[in-house]
Amino acid sequence: MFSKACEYGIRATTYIAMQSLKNRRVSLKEIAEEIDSPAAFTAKILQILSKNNIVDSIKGAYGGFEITSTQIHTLKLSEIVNAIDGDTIYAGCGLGLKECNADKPCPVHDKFVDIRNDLKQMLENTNLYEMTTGLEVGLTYLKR
Amino acid sequence: MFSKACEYGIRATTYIAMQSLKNRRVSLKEIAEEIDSPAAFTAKILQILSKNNIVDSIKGAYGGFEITSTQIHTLKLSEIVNAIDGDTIYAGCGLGLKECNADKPCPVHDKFVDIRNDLKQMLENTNLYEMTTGLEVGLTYLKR
DNA sequence: CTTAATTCGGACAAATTTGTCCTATTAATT
DNA sequence: AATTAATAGGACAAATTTGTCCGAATTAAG
Repeated sequence: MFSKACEYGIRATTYIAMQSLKNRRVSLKEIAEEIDSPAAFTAKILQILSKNNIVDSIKGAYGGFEITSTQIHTLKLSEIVNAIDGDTIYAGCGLGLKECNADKPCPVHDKFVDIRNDLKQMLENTNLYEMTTGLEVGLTYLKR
Repeated sequence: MFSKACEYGIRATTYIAMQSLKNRRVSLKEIAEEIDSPAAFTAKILQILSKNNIVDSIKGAYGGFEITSTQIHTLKLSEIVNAIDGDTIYAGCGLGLKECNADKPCPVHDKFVDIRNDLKQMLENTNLYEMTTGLEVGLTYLKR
């Protein structure tokens, strides 16, 4: 569904958000350990997220990554996905046609529209804060 | 959502089905032209589909691909997808965790379960015949 | 029997995604 | 100012997916 990069990106962002809520800035090393992802690859993804103003990065000693409280409450899952994978998951044709729309649809166009709209709604209705709530109390997990 | 191989596979199967309904056996060359896909790559995918008894292949001169009328009416889209991409689209965790279930869920597990169930239902409730009906009359398309 | 048309299957090639490594840059501490 | 801990970014490497090529096998027709 999502690329590996996107999966790591969502998990990393969620972990950073959880720690930011406790006013803890976290390092790449810690993030990679806590979400069980390859560190150098995760660094690349965090660069993308940083450039898209999804996470804040602070260079130098005692630097790391953090997310403002405002962002945690307003950022939607869709924005993270979009920054990394783009909008193919919403926009693209299920059968890979370049031009597929209500006017010239592929044989499963209508059925895919429904599914993708549901997915889109879900991603747009899910915010970061919501994703952190279960983590702290051990109801949800970011690795294994 | 699906791999390129799967997209070509679905389009190829749908085209073969439409022609089989008119008792026309079709060659790889024709299929690739009509669904606008790379021929040699499509051949590999048709081999997979043939081994999974989704299409029938006939070797030699005047050979080609066809699908029995019974199969056209009973084959579900899910079976085509499963033969090529496996069940990751149903089974896998949205965030890439190996163990993600109701007991130890990722932060978006419940929301993904709903989406994936809808997708699964859709793929299982769509049969090949249904996918061919619009094609013949120019209501739906398999290329561009 | 020969020829032509076709799928099958293996090896290879290109493109993309995933992942690593190293140096440069930045900033806090001493 | 020097040291140290961290991110940034470029180059490279590995793995996977996508795509190509060619000879072998098969089968119908002449």
